[in-house]
Amino acid sequence: MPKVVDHERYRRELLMGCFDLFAAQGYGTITMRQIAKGLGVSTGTLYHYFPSKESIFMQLVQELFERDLSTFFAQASEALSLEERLQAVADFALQNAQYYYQQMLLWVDFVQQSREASGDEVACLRQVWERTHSALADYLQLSDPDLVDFIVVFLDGLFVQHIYGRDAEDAAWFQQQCQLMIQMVIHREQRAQT
Amino acid sequence: MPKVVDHERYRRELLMGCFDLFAAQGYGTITMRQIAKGLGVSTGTLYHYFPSKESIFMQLVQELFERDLSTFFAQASEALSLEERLQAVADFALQNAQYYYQQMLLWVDFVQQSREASGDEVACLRQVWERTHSALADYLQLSDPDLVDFIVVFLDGLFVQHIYGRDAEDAAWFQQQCQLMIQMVIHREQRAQT
Amino acid sequence: MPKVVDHERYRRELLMGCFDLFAAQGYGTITMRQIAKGLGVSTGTLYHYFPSKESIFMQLVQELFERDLSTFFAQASEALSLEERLQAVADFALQNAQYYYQQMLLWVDFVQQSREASGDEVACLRQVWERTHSALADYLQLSDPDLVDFIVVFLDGLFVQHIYGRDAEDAAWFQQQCQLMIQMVIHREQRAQT
Amino acid sequence: MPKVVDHERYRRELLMGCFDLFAAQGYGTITMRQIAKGLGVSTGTLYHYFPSKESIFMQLVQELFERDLSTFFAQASEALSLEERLQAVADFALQNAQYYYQQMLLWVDFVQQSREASGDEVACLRQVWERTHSALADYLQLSDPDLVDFIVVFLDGLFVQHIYGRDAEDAAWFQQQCQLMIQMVIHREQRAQT
DNA sequence: TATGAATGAGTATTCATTCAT
DNA sequence: CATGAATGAATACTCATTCAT
Repeated sequence: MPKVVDHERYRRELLMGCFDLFAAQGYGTITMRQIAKGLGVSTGTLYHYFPSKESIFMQLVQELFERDLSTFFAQASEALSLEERLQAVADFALQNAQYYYQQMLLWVDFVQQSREASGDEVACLRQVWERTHSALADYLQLSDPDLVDFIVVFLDGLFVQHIYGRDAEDAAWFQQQCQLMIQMVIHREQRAQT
Repeated sequence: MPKVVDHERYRRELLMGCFDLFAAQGYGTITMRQIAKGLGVSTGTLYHYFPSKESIFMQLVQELFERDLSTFFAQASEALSLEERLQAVADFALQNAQYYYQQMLLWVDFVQQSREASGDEVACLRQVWERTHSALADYLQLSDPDLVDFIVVFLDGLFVQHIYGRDAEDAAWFQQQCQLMIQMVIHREQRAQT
Repeated sequence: MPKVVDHERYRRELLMGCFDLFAAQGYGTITMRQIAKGLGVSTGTLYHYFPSKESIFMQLVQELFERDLSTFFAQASEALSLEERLQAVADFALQNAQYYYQQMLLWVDFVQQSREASGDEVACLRQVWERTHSALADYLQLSDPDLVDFIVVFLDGLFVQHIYGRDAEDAAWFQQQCQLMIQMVIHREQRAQT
Repeated sequence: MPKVVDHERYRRELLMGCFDLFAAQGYGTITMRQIAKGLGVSTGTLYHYFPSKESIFMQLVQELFERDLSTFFAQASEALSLEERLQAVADFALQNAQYYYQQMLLWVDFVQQSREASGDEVACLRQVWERTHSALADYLQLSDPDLVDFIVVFLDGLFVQHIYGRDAEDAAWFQQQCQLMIQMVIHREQRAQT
């Protein structure tokens, strides 16, 4: 029994160590050898804990989502106005912009590489999307669920700008866009409630 | 007298033939052999017309952008209200949704694969982004340039939803999201003008 | 516990196995697949032990030089007259004529193929040249270092005759030329000492 | 008939233009396209005048030999002492050192690349060797034919030093070695005549 | 549990040569 | 005569995965 715990604990440790490696290289271009080296283990060990590269990535997606959700709710207080709650979401996104646009690119990369695979890959990402929608809906308390989707779409659109070379240095632009979104959502919500 | 082939014309023909191939396989996973076979030529011939896989892609990006721009302006009339113009943009995006989300995925894939290359790759995509912004600004005649960016960000966000398995079948959802965006932009613009 | 293989020992074994393969085909024309097949391993294994074709060759040059030096000193006794020592050098060269002209051709081939590379290639061969000069100077105890260079130049000239089709069958001619060289060097040395 | 003369004239012109190209790139690494481009013609034209890369090289070897022989005899006067004649040979070699070591490397390269070919390649080079020996014997008027061989071997040895990075800048060293050779040959010849 | 040696099909790209025009 | 488009087998090198120890 204790052995099992250790195994599980170590597996998670390795898993979390993978994000930076994937982020630095991309899902498609990093090799299992590079991952193993980056983690300080042999390829054999890596395969002892994970059945494949794909599997590492899918487990990582889940694990990170759980962690991010906790982090967000830990820092976001609930007793606020809608505007403040929207601002909290935007701030969280902007604080972790670098991280999230790496994640977005990684996900697209992963989908492209897994093209002819079983479909589990898409299911895995879709599930995260839906849980995000649902968590966000709970937190924001908007009357229109489409508005929640709209926010998620907007944030995805924001992160993907990284491919045009927009990075952490364009913070002001990101801020500006977020303000636009917030004001639009608020106006929309007000209209819906009258 | 050389073998009679209009080099430039044939190059373009091959180039356009590449899009479906890239779209079907992804930039990273398709091989030059597959491209050549798909075009019905030998790898040697492919390299006679293009110096590298990367070059094919970058030329394709430019070429498609020119074509799409012409297509859009050919079908969009200008003597309309803001709402109608926004609707025209949304309609164009939705009509070509399948095409554009393939394009978006392809671009991310390309950026991920070219990670440690010269930066020309990002420059190439960035240029298209800026020309898109500029064309859209001219067409929509919005008073706030940030609003144009917002629209582009939103559309990018929309196309990238493909990674969660949203495809042509979710047309209604895409419509809904576009309506939201249009109404928000209109309200925003009205406020700016008073 | 890893698979039990003495990495270093096996690397050397493979390395020495390469000489005959290179000699039989030339550096430029032999392929990594042919080398691997000739050694009885896969290309993957070959690359597990050596980073590149160039690296195999450069390591081989060093390794062979060490071996040849030991072999020579093992068979050459030192308590002799100058003539006997010169004869020992000539005998060694002639006994291994086949081997040395293969080596000379291989070296030229290698330099030609590496033309626009880093210069490490030439440095590698140059180093062997200088260590040869130095070992020969120690052994022969000639008063004029230029005379040592002269001998090395002559031997290089001799080995390169292979390109005109002179091979092991022309042993008498090689002998004759060596005798000439020996007599000339002796006369020269005698003159220098008076 | 005049057409034939033009054809032949043009062929030679192209041929002579090839040396620098081969010298700059090596026989094995230069491509037919590069040769064609360097000559300012198309590959088709190149193949119109020469059946193959190998053929270009073999024709070039012959042509250059004829030219070099004429050049040498044009500049070397005959009514001199043995020492002066030897000096004339050495001067010629040293003046054209760059050219000759490129040639030597090219020949070796050629032999290595043509390994499994018909043997005509070696025959072609061997023939040049013999004609060189014969021309040199005539000019120098040495009593011992082996001494002529010795000189040619020495010069070949000298030129091949290029692979160790010795180039035009080591002129003094080349001079020194030539002086050694000259003195040795003279002494040898004097002894033979008494 | 952990290692790293071994595999071999697969990658982008090259090149001597041919041949229709 | 001259062109350059076309070929496709061949090149060095890579990589996810397996498995003996």
